[in-house]
Amino acid sequence: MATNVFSVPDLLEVATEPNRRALLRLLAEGEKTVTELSGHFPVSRSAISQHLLLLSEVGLVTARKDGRNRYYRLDGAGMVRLREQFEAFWTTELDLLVADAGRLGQQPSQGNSDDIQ
Amino acid sequence: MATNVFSVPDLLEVATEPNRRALLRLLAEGEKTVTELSGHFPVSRSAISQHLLLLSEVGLVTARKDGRNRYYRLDGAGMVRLREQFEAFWTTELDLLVADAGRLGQQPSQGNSDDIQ
DNA sequence: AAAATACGTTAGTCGCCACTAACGCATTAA
DNA sequence: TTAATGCGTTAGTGGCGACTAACGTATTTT
Repeated sequence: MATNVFSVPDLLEVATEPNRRALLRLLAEGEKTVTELSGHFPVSRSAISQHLLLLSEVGLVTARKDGRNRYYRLDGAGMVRLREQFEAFWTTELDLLVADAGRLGQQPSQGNSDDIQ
Repeated sequence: MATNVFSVPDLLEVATEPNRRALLRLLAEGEKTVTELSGHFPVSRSAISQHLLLLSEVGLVTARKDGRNRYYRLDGAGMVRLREQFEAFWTTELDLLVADAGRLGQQPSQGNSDDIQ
């Protein structure tokens, strides 16, 4: 990977993995325990726990301990940073490109047609 | 990965890898050859070629052959689908959550503070 | 109290993904 | 034409990431 030791964690990469993406959406409803969350997935509690650990390492979620449960919830600040990273990727050029494609249902730039594959 | 054989390719996952993300942004400027593109990266031409192949498999780019060059460019329709996948993830709840965090610089829901780790 | 149950994390495995190395092919140079 | 150069892709490898299995700990039950 390109996530080197001392580089800023790539929130987009972390957040994009399908299970983690689903976790974030579930946590948008409010804080939940590992077991509650893992009920929504085909994989084990352990797998979910590790996804949550990773999400917490990059600051997208935080945890609160209560009895023998661990309640996870979104970290607003981290989610803002995630949004910013996405906006930084989706620049004006890409917006224009998508807008064009939406209007024309076609390639944006020069309409060459001798494509291969 | 979770990209199984007969499932719809996960555009977000494919597009999020840092090198591929950069490739898409470079291609937003217009079509380019593999060698041109790989000049912007520390990795080999081969690596870039494979990233481009993957991007074309999921429909985010297309290729045009000219002489011994291969010109890659963005596929507008695919980029629209990418945008849609992102919007589908970033639902209203997350938007509200981020808005709250932006205003308060804090957690959106109940302000519990006995966090751990 | 001990035993049983439930919660979450750590230990260890396997497969895949990104990468370099080796290659085929096209074009140019001699 | 043959050799040399440049383009892009395939072959093969290493490491990391997602997963299950085993574990430690906390709580309940008897």
